[in-house]
Amino acid sequence: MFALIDCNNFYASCQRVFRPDLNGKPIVVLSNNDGCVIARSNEAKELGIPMGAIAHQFEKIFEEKNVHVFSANFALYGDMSQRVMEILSEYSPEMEIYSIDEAFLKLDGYENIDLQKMGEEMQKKVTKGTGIPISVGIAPTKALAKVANRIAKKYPQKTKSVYIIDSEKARIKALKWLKVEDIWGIGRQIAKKLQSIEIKNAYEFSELNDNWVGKNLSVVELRLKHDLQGIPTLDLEEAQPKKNIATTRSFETNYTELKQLEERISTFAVICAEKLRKQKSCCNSLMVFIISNRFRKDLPQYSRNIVIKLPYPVNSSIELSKFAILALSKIFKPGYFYKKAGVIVQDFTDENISQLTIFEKSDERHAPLMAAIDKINATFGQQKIKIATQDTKRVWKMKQEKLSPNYTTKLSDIITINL
DNA sequence: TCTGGGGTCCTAGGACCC
DNA sequence: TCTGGGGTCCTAGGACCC
Repeated sequence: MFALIDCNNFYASCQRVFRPDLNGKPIVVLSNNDGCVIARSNEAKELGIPMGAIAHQFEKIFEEKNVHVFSANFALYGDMSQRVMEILSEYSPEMEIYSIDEAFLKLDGYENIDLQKMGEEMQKKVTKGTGIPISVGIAPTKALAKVANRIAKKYPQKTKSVYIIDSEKARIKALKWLKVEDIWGIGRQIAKKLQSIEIKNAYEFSELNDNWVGKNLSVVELRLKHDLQGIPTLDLEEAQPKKNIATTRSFETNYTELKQLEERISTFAVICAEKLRKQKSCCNSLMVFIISNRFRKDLPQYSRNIVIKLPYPVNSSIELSKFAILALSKIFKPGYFYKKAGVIVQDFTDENISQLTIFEKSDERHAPLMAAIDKINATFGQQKIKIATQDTKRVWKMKQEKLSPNYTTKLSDIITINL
């Protein structure tokens, strides 16, 4: 059996842990730049605030209904996630952390265990240890565990937030309940295709002919179909080093000058280089893109990206920044209002593999320098040491007007308890 | 004025090989 | 009039996820 554990309204719940006065009250969490809603508490959902709601359009509702608004605080969410995962890992040696707020557990040899009880215990332990509420779905395959989890989340009272699919009858009932567009792995496009041939729920999808699915959809959907039939097809996946690393941001205002973009691109490249060093990779190729403000229909639009092959594997911030700025210079055009840019590194090699490049090599002095910078930044805070193409005066990165304290990762932000 | 960010996998088609 | 067959590798774009 597989269990899928999913934190309820994770970002909103993280905020609430340290603000118990907000229990039962509507909370929303905004994206970077306080742009749109990316998480909602149940109370906020009930007010009809949709996912992705544009913040400024909902300002009035936030005020009228006393919605508590938070800027995204990913340092807090990342740390809370680790705490949740650590508790969950006690329940099985085989765990896949699927996302910041979800994990699959493989339950082999649990035949004589009362899974309902175990799920409820899991929940108590996570709530006691972190304050985060979770839902648990248990079933013979990953895709079915996803379905079970959805039922647990939808009917918390009836299921005590734990739902188990352990019989053919339960499987069919669950699949008939699940709309085709809500199946894990079926997105908008494929849902449309399926609806056009009168497939309305997950059960009807699971009963489709294998050939038809393989031919008209793809092997991805075919695997999913088998998994939903109860034939274990998707297994736990081991954590792999990343194959791409991206750092992209919208700007708080429109940029028009090359200099401004150079500073941003340089900073993005530095962050990519840090992430590369963290997983001990070098990149051999890099992409830079710039996009004008596509929401301003009244302004001329321009967007372009460029991929450049690097002459040797790179994970030095200085070198990556240099190449990224070079790439930018090839695509920048004056006269446009730029709103977003990014750096994506790809085509990785292990940093320890010595290269066969004879003519060009990374500057050997950079590795110890980068190690020193990483150490200093780890001790004294992110971006304490910058390179000169970054804006050394810039301390803020974006609009974050409602940022909560970093309760768990910053000594000065730890809460005080008055006894 | 104001609209997020970071990933993975698969497929089709082109270039190239014998 | 008539123009093979079978591969591999790479990439861009599309689909999906959170």
